[in-house]
Amino acid sequence: MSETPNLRNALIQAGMDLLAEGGTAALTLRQAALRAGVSHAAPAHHFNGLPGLLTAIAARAFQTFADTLHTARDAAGQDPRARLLGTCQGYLSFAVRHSGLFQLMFVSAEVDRSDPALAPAALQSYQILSEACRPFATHADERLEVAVWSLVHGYASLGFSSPTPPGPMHQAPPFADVLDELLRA
Amino acid sequence: MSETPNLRNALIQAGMDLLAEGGTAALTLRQAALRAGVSHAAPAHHFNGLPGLLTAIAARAFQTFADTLHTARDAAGQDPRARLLGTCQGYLSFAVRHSGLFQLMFVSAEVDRSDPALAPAALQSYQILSEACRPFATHADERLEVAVWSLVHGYASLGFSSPTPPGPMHQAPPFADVLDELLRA
DNA sequence: AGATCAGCTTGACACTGTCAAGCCAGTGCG
DNA sequence: CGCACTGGCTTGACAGTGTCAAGCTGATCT
Repeated sequence: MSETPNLRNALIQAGMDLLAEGGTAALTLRQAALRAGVSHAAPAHHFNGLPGLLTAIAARAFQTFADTLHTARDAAGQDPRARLLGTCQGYLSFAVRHSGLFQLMFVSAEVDRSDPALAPAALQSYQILSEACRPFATHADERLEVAVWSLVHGYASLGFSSPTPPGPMHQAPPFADVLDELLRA
Repeated sequence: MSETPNLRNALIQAGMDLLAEGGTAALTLRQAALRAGVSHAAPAHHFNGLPGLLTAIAARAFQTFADTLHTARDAAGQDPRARLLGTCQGYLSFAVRHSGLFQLMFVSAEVDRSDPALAPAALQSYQILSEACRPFATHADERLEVAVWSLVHGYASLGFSSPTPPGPMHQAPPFADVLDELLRA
């Protein structure tokens, strides 16, 4: 009767749905099992406990993150500056549209960062951003990549890209202007 | 017999200890109550549930965060560039030495960001950083402050300041070099 | 046909936050 | 003085969570 030959994928999808709907607190092994139509202990046969499910979700999230960066960059045209800005705006777009996944990928202490499934997609994302930075590098080392990466990640994490920025910021300057501060040369 | 006239403070301190020792997962209402020597339901009379305790801890953390920025800036001498770099390194030092508090302050969805006790210290921290940026501002708006803030926050959040940086980075360039990318002008 | 076994279920346990009820000392009022 | 009251805490219960042990089941292999 079941249309899901692969319960593992169904659980990952259910977990991502829960995360998108109710945030981190709503992402629960038992709820994911309930959504997938199996008993509460079934996930243990596919993941190493709750951290295992979170890690699997983070791995898939890194994949769609890399895809987002890729398409955003290619949609920005040929100009190097436009490509870099486009990549960053893909970064920000992902952070605001999938804030739960974003938090899981970069913050959550419950995902196993040593899992071999996590590295490839994360490295792919890094390479897209790194490549977009290359035309602007003036030093041999990676300081500009790290600067751009930190800048866009911090801008996203501090919530400047959300409609109502937090704290003392009535209206945050758009990221394009902030990036210009770094790129003026 | 008790030396703590104020159970509320004792619970906050116990919570901060738990957070420092075992991370976010170890910070529990019942454990904090146990450490403070009271019953498991006592905290409910001083905080609005677990979010209330987390918010109170975050408020105190923002205060020591502002102190850290303040002393780091004053220890850096008079040169504007040294003062800004010192402030940022205070930022990074706090993030690595109090990673649990750092995460609570900026990430956790369980703290009530609308709590009036949170704004003052957070605003004070922002003003210290903002003031250190002022000598370098070339635009009327806050784009440089936001750039520096995003840069240092992202650098901290991505773990570049930890002894073993994550992901594809064998050895991250020191923050001073990264900041120079932003300040060359 | 019979054994094997991965995949799932059932049931239990400790732990969590939260609520309701009660206890108890200190305070203010009649 | 006596008494009601109230804030601070305890006790006990409940639902929900992750995790483990045991058992069932149906397909596969020999």
